Parts: sequence; structure tokens; C-alpha cells
Amino acid sequence: MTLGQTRTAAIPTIKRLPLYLRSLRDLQVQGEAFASSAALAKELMLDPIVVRKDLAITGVVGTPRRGFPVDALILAIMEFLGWSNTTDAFLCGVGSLGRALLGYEGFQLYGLRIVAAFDANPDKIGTKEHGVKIFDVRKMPTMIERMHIQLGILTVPADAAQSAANTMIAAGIRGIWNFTPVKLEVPDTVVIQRVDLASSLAVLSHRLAAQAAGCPLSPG
Amino acid sequence: MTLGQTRTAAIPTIKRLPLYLRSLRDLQVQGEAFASSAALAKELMLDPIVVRKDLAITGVVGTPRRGFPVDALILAIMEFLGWSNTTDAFLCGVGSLGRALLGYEGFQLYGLRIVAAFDANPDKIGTKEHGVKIFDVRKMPTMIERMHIQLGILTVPADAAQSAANTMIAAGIRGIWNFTPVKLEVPDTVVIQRVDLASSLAVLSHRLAAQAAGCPLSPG
DNA sequence: TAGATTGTTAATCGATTAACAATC
DNA sequence: TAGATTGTTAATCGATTAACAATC
Repeated sequence: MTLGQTRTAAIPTIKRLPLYLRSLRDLQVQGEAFASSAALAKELMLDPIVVRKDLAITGVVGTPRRGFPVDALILAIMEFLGWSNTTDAFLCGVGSLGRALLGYEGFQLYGLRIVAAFDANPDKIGTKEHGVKIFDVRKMPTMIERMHIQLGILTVPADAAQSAANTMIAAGIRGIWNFTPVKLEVPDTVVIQRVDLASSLAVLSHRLAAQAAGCPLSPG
Repeated sequence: MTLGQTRTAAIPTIKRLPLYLRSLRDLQVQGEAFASSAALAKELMLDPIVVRKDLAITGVVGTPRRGFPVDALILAIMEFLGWSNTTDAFLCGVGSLGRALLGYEGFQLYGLRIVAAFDANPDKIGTKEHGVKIFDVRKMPTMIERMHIQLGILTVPADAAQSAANTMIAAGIRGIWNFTPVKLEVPDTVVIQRVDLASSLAVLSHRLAAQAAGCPLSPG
């Protein structure tokens, strides 16, 4: 079944694509034209078979004895992820985490540009943070509509998360990158991706405990 | 095979434990003594079977018709994750992300306390951020040894990541929570857990693209 | 050509889901 | 007791790993 240009891919594969992208960009800077699955696998501590299977979804074919063309692969991965064309996003909640994300310059590599931030605190409204202007959160809906913003970054306190998400969605946001610990209830036309520090720390804590108990686990 | 107190558990299960913890704490505040797998599942949009299987690794048994005892379950999950006793951690790299983590009060719920921060910038050394003192990074090794710190939080720029990790490990750190995009090379006695924003954004981007192409995906 | 590397098809492994007996 | 909910055993599903033919 053909679904337009978007082929369905496994989540683990999609999570690895940015890792390849980073390695490939390093190789590109070093002037390498080709990268073998073995070389990429070694750098990322993966199996070469995983690399070949993952890269297959980009449609780029490698050549035996040489590997995969670096430039073409970078373009194909970015295209696949929709990172070729910059996506404009709004950030809601300029606390310490919100500020940190506004200051993160790496997002441009992922085709993401935070064009405005919003907060309820009058002291913050009208100021700038890392070059991004902070607006009154009450202006967010009209600005989302007017600028056709599709992606929202949610960095408000937990108790304001669901309400802010509702506002975003009502105004037409299609995806929310959720940095709060709240499980948002949203219509299934809206995509939610949560960054869960607690889950990450849980895995670390458990692996530390397992190590201490003398049972070395494989890297997760 | 008994491996001390630590039972081996699936990574997906471990990642879900903090979610249960959060829901259970809410229920505890509401005065609920018992929680059924169905109730927890509904709140977290999971299958009740998943909940029961996950909770089984804590050793807490539920009672038919009532569910699981909330208080006991909270304690058991925290114990399982090693969050009952506070873990002292050092943070290395007080950029915008480092500052954000220093300001995050939620960590105490996860048994984590950042007791000192380190940076190479003389302007930052000697100051405090969110109540945590910032020291010269050159003092980090001796302080790790003296205070028997086991956990390091890495928020330095990418090009300083491997070197800072080496320093931490040489001084006796056993686990690193890695917020840089660098794949660290470490001895396998050291546990690394990476928080990868790019992977998270990749999944979001891909799901948005899939939605746009008219093929709704199940939540990941 | 010989040999290394790709891409694909099959086998394994592990997590999720289903079915159902046990029990309060 | 009847009925709801647990816990376990089996079935399904999907990702990883292995095997190997194709090809430069």
C-alpha cells in the first residue's frame, strides 16, 4: 500500500536516523564521499546490519566495496524526517527549561526554528530571550492562526500543561513537543511527543543498580 | 538465577515505572488507598495487562476487586528504581541547559540531588545557580573522590563532552546522564544514559509527516 | 578476477496482547 | 454467592540478528 511519499518505518529506526545524520555530517566535513555500514556501525556502536536496514528506508542505495554516498544520504535522511524545509514553532512557557531550549542553537540542524515564545508573567512579556521575543500567552491563539504555526513546544509548569495544549490545539497546532510530565489528552489528529526525563533517569538508575549487583547489562 | 535484590526487567517496563509513580502519587493525594490496573491504564492510555505485568516486577501483589495498594506500590517502585535513598550528583557544564536542570525542582521526587556544579568559565566559578554552587571544573576530580559521587550530569558543549566524561570516570563516577549529542566511549563498567532531543524530534517530525499523508499512527 | 560490501530473505528473540484460571 | 479483578500461561506481533546471494 502506497501512502504518498511517506513510508512507514519502525520507531527505533526513526530514532537512530539523527545519529546517522550526525556521523555523516562529521564524515562530510572530513571530506569523505562514502561511508560503509561497518564504519557507521563502529562509530555508533551498532550492528552493520541494523545500519543497512535503517538506511534502506531513505531509498539511497549503497555500492559494494564503497558504501553509501555521504552527501546523498544526508539529504535523504533530512528529507525523510521533514527537516529539509524549516518548520516554524512556538514555545510556550519561558521558565528555565524554556529558556534553555530558546538558547539551543542546534535546532537549526533539525530544521526547527522557534519564532516566538509565550508566557503569562508580565515581567517577561515584551522582553527577548536568546533573540526570541516573548509575547503574552493570550496572544498565542491568534498568532498561531495568523502565522499558520503547526508545531508547539510546551515548557509550562505541569498544572498549566493541559490548558496550554488545549489552547494550542484549538488554534490549529498539529503537533506538540511536550516537555512537561503530563500525559496530555488530545484529539487523535494531533501528534504529541513527550520528552520524559523521569523515564530516562529510571533506566539509568536501574542500570546502575544492576551494575552494582554485579550483572552488567547491555547498553539500552 | 537470583542476582541479589535486582531482578532484570524489560527497558520499556522501567521507562513506564515513573509514569505509574506519578499517577499513584496523585491518587495518594486524593486519599485513594487502592488503584486498579484498569484505572491506572485509563489514566496513562495503556492496556491493563501491561500495567499488571509491569507492576509485577515490584513484588507488590494486588487484591481482586480492589486493585493495588497505593502506598505500598509507591514505596516499592521507588525502592526498585533506587530512588528511596537520595543520590548525590555533580553537574558539569553550566550553560543554558545546565542551568535549567539546576533549576528543576522535580528531581527530588526521583531521589536525585545535584550537590555541586562545575564550569570552566571564570565568570561563573564561585557563583551560585538555583542555590547550587559552581566550582572550577579542575576541582571536579578531587571533589568526586572526596565526596564519593557516583553520578555525573553532563551538559557541556559537544566538543568538550568526551574529555569531561573521561575526567569524571577517572575520578570514580559510575554513571553519566549525558545531555550532549555525543556518543561517549567509556569502559563497560560505567553506565551511560543519553537524553537525545534529536531522536525525540525525529519521531515527532515523522509522525507529523505521516499524519499529513493521511495515515494516522498509533501513539509511540 | 577476487574480495569486500550491499540488500534481502529467513530465523531468532523479546515485548505485547490474548485467554483464562485463581481469588477476594 | 456472584462478579470483578488479579496473575499467569500461551499466542501474536514486531524488531533484531543471522545467512547468503548479488554486485561492484
